[in-house]
Amino acid sequence: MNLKELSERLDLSPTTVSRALNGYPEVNEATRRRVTEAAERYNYRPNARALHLATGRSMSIGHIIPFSKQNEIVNIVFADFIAGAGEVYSLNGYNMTLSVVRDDEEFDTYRRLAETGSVDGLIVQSPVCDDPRITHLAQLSVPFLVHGRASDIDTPYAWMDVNNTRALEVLTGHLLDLGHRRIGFINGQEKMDFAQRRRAGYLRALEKAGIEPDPALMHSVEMSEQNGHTSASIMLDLDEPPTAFVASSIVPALGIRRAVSARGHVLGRDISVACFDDDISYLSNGGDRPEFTAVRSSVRDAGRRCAQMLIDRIRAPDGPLCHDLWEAELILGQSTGPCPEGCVS
Amino acid sequence: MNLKELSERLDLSPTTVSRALNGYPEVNEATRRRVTEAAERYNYRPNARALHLATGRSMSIGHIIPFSKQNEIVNIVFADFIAGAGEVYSLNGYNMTLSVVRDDEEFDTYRRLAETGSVDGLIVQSPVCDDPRITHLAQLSVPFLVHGRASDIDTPYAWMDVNNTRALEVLTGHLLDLGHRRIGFINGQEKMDFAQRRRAGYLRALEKAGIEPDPALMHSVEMSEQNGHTSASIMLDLDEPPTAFVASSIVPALGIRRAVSARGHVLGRDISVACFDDDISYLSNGGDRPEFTAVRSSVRDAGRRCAQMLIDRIRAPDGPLCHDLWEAELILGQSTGPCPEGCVS
DNA sequence: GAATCACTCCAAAGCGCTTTGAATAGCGAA
DNA sequence: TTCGCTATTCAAAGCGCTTTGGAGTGATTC
Repeated sequence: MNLKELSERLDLSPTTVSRALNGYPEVNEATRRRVTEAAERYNYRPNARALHLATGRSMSIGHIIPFSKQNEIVNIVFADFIAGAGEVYSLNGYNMTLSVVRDDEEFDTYRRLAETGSVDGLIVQSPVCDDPRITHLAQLSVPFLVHGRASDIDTPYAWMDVNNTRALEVLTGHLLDLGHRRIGFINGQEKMDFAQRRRAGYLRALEKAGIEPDPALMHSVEMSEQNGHTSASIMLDLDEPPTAFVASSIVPALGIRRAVSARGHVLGRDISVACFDDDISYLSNGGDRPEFTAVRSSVRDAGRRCAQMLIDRIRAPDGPLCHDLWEAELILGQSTGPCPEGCVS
Repeated sequence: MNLKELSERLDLSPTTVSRALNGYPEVNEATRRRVTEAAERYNYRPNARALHLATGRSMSIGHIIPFSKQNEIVNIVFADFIAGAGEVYSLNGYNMTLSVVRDDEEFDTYRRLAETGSVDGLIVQSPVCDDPRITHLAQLSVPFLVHGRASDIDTPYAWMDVNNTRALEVLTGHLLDLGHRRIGFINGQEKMDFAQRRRAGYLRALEKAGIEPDPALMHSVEMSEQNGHTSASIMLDLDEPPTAFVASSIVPALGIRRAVSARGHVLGRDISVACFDDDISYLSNGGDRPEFTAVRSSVRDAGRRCAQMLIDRIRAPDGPLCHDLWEAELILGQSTGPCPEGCVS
């Protein structure tokens, strides 16, 4: 049942039926009722493809999940971010178009989605420091929003980010306050912008405490349980092992916990672990007595916020570019405690 | 630059340009070259919306992520499943349309996507036992494929599944062979079809060994680290605690590991843990010496397979309904060992 | 020289919707 | 009576592509 057929049954023109269904004022209320009832009865659904062509909008927003052929690790926060964003899209009548592409094809995919008019807007995730996607997209006249930021880019763009530097400074500072002096830092890959900022926060906290950073205590790895375990094991086997760890995510923190337990240490007593907590739903670190001391910022809420900011931008493409910077919240858990007696300090 | 403009610059009809670009034979090779070069030069991209309307296909496939307002846990396997499926879609020129909706709106969303022609096919995930989505979708004449199965449904439908019953039977059997007699089972929510089957496998293994199942050792919870920890803690604090655990996923297994360590037990020596391993990328249980003994079946590969099966079905909608049943592979890890001396057996 | 055929190309009719511009009817005001 | 205005409806022109059904041109055949 399409618009034409429906209008024929009603002895009305397609114009009137279309207007009746879309709530235009220039249609008699009695007629409108007749139309909506018939549409209901015949289960009429406007064809989305035709609608998109006629309106010039696709009512969908593009997300890209890149993966490299070498390591097929999907970013741990994608699922929750997408869940948050998708929720807002649904409420606003948008769909999400998700493309999974090799990382070297990522920009071409953004470009194709924009140039073919497949999407009305794009979300860019996990920017690297001088991210070429951003400068390129800015020339494409498609609304887009960056989750995170890219340092050293002159082009203005809309973004939403967490204050990563401050978060890691707070987290490291907390361990320093507990008396720890050798603090292992297991960061994400430092080509990522957020990892750079977190590193800066870690270093700033050490500097304030007058502690010289030790390269042996700073690892930069892709965030997985395995990598967390591996890095922590290496550090724990040093001649002067750390008494505490800071991790860039709860996932490597799980690996650290494993390495600590395997050596017979008790978390929060012998060794402290603190991490950045994206509040991933199935790895929740909540309740009255959280497992990990952490700086928390919900990536799901970030997804929601990014979606809303992008939709706003699509609706007012010439408005000012918005920015939003969130502060993460320090959560005290069981995984940290004072530096044990006899520690290096 | 649209087709009309391009054809005017070339002094050709839109027809010829369209055919030249789409590889139809009835166009002179010299002309075709002239066209493709011009298309390249002017960066012509056919408008996707117009293309969809004209062809009657949307070249996109619908996935739905449901969530309930109460517990916002995103299914732990969604990210990897989607990553696998998306990869295959990209290779075949399809996009993925992802909708995140409240679980009570899930079927309406499937229906809307199908009836408005927004998608050419649908993937149904996580079926429950007598899943209404399947019977309803079958009446909608849209190709769809179920990841998993739904017992007690007469309507034929295409599916791809892992042999969950067999997998849990093997896993439980392995623990029984090691001498364990009290084996805690931490399953997913038993309204899910896969959980029913896994339960059946667990019970069958016990039955073969002549062991009466103990309800106190069988928990059914949403799969999260927290829930794994909570359930394991309860069981470990029983008067007759289990000497081993079977978990429905590596995520609750992490929680079990935490509960075991917290009590000063050593995994694989004092207490054994085995689990179903979906081979989630950032929780990989691989390498030479896997952490957990597990039955493994890559959910990412399952995503790839489902995508391919659905695409095949879209291309040949009247072909036979395909089914695919995979066997999970037993992986021996460090988390299991013989039942310690003095154990109940 | 007419008929046939392969090879190229094109005009025009969709696809199913929205939207512009105009037509019609009804009604009170001049 | 006529004009102007409002309320309601419609015809037709898009949106930008594909695809059907020719049409024109040489070359080949008889």
